[in-house]
Amino acid sequence: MTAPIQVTVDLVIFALRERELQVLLVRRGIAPFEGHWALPGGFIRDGESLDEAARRELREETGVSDVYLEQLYTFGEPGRDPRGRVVTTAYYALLTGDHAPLMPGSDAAAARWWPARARPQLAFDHDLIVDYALERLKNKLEYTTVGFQLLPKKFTLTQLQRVYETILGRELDKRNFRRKVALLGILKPLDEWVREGPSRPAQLYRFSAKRFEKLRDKGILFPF
Amino acid sequence: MTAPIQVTVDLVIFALRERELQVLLVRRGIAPFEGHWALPGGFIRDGESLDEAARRELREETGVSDVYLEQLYTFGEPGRDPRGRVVTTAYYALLTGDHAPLMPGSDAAAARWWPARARPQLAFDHDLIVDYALERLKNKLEYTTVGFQLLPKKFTLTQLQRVYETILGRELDKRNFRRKVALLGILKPLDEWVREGPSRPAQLYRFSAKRFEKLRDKGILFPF
DNA sequence: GCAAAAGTGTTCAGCTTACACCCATGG
DNA sequence: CCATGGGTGTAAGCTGAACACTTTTGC
Repeated sequence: MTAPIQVTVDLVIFALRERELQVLLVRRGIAPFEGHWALPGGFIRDGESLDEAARRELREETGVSDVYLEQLYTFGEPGRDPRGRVVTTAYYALLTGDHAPLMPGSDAAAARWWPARARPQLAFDHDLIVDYALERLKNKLEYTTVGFQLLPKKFTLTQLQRVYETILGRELDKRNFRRKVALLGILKPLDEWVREGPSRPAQLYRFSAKRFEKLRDKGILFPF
Repeated sequence: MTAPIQVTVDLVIFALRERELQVLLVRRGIAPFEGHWALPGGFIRDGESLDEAARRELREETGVSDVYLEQLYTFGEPGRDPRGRVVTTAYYALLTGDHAPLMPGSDAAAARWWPARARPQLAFDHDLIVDYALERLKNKLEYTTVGFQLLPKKFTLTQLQRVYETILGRELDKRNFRRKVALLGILKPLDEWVREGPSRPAQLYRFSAKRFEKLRDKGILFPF
């Protein structure tokens, strides 16, 4: 009636790289789905919560640990793993900018970044999981500050706008975007400027979490 | 490293009864937490998906099966069940009106409805789960039509407003509420009237799912 | 001086909110 | 005729969307 079930966590690790949303995939070395790309993940260990297991896998795969991580959904179709009954709780993580995304200790052939929407076909039901994560990310962008989790501590307003445009999949009006961000008052302008292209330098800002907490309690949204 | 883990589903079954939001609880007959109230739930069976297990438990507990049911979250803290390692995927269900909520085959001492917010202290981490479900329900009310799932097929506008007021925990303006519902155009007025109290009869309406699908694709929300 | 991205205001339409009275019914 | 809930409109303020030009810089 209740044969043993194995529980894993799988990770959808997102980062904004090369101006697009990318996801970290690993190439499977063994059957089933040998040679296919899949989400990083693994079994829960004794005495480990699901969150802890997810954070451990994240650290093993990327070397980072202090990043945004959220439980996504639990997938438990009986046939999803040909080896037997495996229920997986999927998490998604947001890595910050082009910098952190390195994976020390793993060779480039076994793990690499792929464009989140233009990725190879994945093993198991992992395509379903990534699509689910993309949808969640899109929705969360509108009523939380997850967007800031994809940027380094200091960023320009154009970079912030690009996060929103990339994930929402549509262009936003620069003036409206800036006015709304300014109105929220959750950004602190810094006395620093950077130049990305052959043009006028852009001012750097940083996110003020304290201001945001107050707003969130009042139910203020981010309708970009 | 990976001792066997047991997987259960637990159900937060909501219904609007006696003008308040209630939740179905069962009294535990055995240790641990003997005599305490807890969420209905049970182990996944062979060849059964999580959704199927949840729907089976729901049917076993209430006799109904064709109702709103959604995965909530998966709880997997190592110490959450004193008997061993048990990971549970929680679901919440919305039963429709005061009618369906009967539980044939189970005696009243072992299962009953409680006010969702004024309930006894629950076994395991079930208080956490119910709180989580209440929060989810509140949020979903604002951008989906879950609210309609708590009403019978035919309902009055006052009943609909009461759903929103009960779950949101605040009063709404009758005229504004009605104007907004009318504007959405997702309700079909019927040629039927009912009287609940000693007053003028109220017109019955039914929800038009087709109209709603169109609106949802355009991203129209329910900002009541 | 030119290419490239940064930065900046105003107007209009639509939506949200606040607010009070008459109506139909059964007892 | 009274108690109870059903039903209806308007005005003011706010928010969201559309829209174009000047500035700074390196080459």
